[in-house]
Amino acid sequence: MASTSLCAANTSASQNLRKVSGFVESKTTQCSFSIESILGLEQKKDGIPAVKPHRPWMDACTNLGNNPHLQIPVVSYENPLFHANSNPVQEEKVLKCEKYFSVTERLSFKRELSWYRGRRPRTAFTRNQIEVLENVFKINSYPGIDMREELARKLDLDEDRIQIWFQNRRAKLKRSHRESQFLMVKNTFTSSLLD
Amino acid sequence: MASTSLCAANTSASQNLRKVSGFVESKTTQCSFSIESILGLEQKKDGIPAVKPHRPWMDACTNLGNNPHLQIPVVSYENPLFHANSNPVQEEKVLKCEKYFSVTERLSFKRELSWYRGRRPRTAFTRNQIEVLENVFKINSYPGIDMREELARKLDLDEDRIQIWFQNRRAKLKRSHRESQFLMVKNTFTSSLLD
DNA sequence: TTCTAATGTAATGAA
DNA sequence: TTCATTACATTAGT
Repeated sequence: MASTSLCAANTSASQNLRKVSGFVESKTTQCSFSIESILGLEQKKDGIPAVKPHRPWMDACTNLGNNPHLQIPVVSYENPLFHANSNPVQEEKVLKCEKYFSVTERLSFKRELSWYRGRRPRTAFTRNQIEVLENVFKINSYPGIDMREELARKLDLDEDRIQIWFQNRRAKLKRSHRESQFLMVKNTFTSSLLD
Repeated sequence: MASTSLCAANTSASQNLRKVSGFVESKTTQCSFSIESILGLEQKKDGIPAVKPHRPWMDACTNLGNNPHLQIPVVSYENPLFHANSNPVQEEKVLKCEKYFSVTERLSFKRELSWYRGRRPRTAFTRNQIEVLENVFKINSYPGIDMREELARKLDLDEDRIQIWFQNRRAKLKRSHRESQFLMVKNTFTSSLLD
């Protein structure tokens, strides 16, 4: 496929575009599968998060805004779903959509959109940073703010990154505990069956 | 495949365990260690990832471990065969193996190897499964747990496989967005050069 | 080779 | 804070 090979050749450039908000293709809704029954089950979440998240790492975009070649392209979302509450003119279309899409679904579309726009670029820790963090974790898996700050200074990272790292690390430890416990229980169970 | 069905059997139990709170790690509440002292013991003595990966489909080993026919062969990684795709130097030896082993044999050998190395055997979705998943994806690319479970039931797949499929499918969609956007930007750029 | 299933983990938001 | 879920980067099977 032509576009594919072009893409492969342009990978590194494409990487640079990663932070640029993508646009969303119009999705055709025809479906031979009887999904209605499945979609009917999805009545879980409600409420729209009204608070704008804090995204300091996106400031760069607003700073270099005057160079047309560096500007983030303004994306037109042809799909009416994506105007959910930003464009009053499209509101009618959105209402029509309710026939076809549940609140949850439209919410998830919106969530997708916001993710396209505003997720923090994934931090890639260096081997040394990981090593230090792991060593600290062995001794104290709940470092207080002072130690986090100190680690941040020494490792040249945001304190926020440190905090998130410890959160994820604790989750990982806990997961592994749960799993070994699960295996233990299961093995006990099965071996008791063999008696 | 045997391992697949076994895994499916374990899924629901694993799901239930997911919500059970694991046991609490011992928290060293106050830390008398300075970072220096912690950093000081940075003599990479361990290097061993203490956390076990999550491999429910490998439970068969622990359960059926006493059946010699089902036991995992203890593989010595010194065997050049086991470096087949990771070590290009050994590639030649592998090619020589063609005289002695049929394609099928080497295939199952490879499968066994990857299984032993701890990676889940790659799931081959049927055409029908893909079709249904694609149809659902068109309407909702973020199916909640209920829909995933229902899909899993209807398609006779693990719920985990469904989730992973949607993750990968979203990544694919996003990638294609990035690529077409890149092309757009590039075209804009080059045509602006022609002015 | 390309495509994509699987993995590990950083990031996010709800509870 | 935990927890579930997500995106993202990467590995590896077909």
